Amino acid sequence: MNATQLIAWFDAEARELPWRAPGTTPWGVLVSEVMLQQTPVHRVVDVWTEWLARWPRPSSLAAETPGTAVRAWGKLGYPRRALRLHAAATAIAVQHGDVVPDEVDALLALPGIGAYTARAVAAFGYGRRVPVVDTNVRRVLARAMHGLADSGPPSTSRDLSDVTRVLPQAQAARFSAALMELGAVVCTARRPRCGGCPVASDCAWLRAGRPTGNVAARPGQRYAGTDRQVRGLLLDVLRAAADPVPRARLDTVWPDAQQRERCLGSLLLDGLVQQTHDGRFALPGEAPAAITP
DNA sequence: GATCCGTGGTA
DNA sequence: TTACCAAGGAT
Repeated sequence: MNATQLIAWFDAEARELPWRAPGTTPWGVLVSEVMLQQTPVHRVVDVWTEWLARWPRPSSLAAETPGTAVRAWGKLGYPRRALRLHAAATAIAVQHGDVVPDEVDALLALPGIGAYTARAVAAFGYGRRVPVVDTNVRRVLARAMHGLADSGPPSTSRDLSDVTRVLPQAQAARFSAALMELGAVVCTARRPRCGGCPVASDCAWLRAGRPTGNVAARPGQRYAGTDRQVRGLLLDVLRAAADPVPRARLDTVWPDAQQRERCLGSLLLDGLVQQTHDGRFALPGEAPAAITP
């Protein structure tokens, strides 16, 4: 893995994403990384821009209700991320003087910040030399280092060890960003564009003739009819509503009453939904005082 | 380690 | 059209 070559390619070819602009704060980086968890870049751009304009510091988000964060999250998906980001903002404001921590361990202690995001914030927000491992990095290294078509199951310790082996002393954070970019736009899962790859001459997989991986074994994530879909439908009603909605309104989104109740119950347990005193439902913190009949 | 947690673009 | 899957985290 030729770090100089890869970084030069990144300098010339990197996409201009708003959170990569000069002057982006560590808070901006943190927000972008949480939004990008399992979510394509093109869907994040507008929401991130809106969030950073509206809440330029952790304390400005912390001043809002959790429900406001969930509403502003829109349809990015996995709305628990919005709740946890709000909680992380609160923790940063209260416990860290409104300054995003620059150490991995402190970042890991924040809600919604795991092994990837903690290192991404330390690296991209603060320029720290820490290994950053996401799905792109794992795939690129599986091919370039190990000659395999795809990465095996994730193993935090082994993956970190692999990345540490190739991480340069200088410009480590930029190297990691370049590695991720390479996986996102060149060394993709479906149809890798090896013709345009800046490190093709170093690639074990290319050298081996691009062998195919194990075709079998993939559970496949279905969506239609799952609790995730039903939870999404329920929450969509609450996001769109200016006021708490009666249960009857929620009953219209899905025919299976038992599944509906289970999903509503899980949303309440997750703190994504709150019930008012008069029995209606709203996003958390947005339910006004009970209106007595 | 396996499972659950949204959403929508793409081949 | 169906199936895959995109900068993960928590349990």
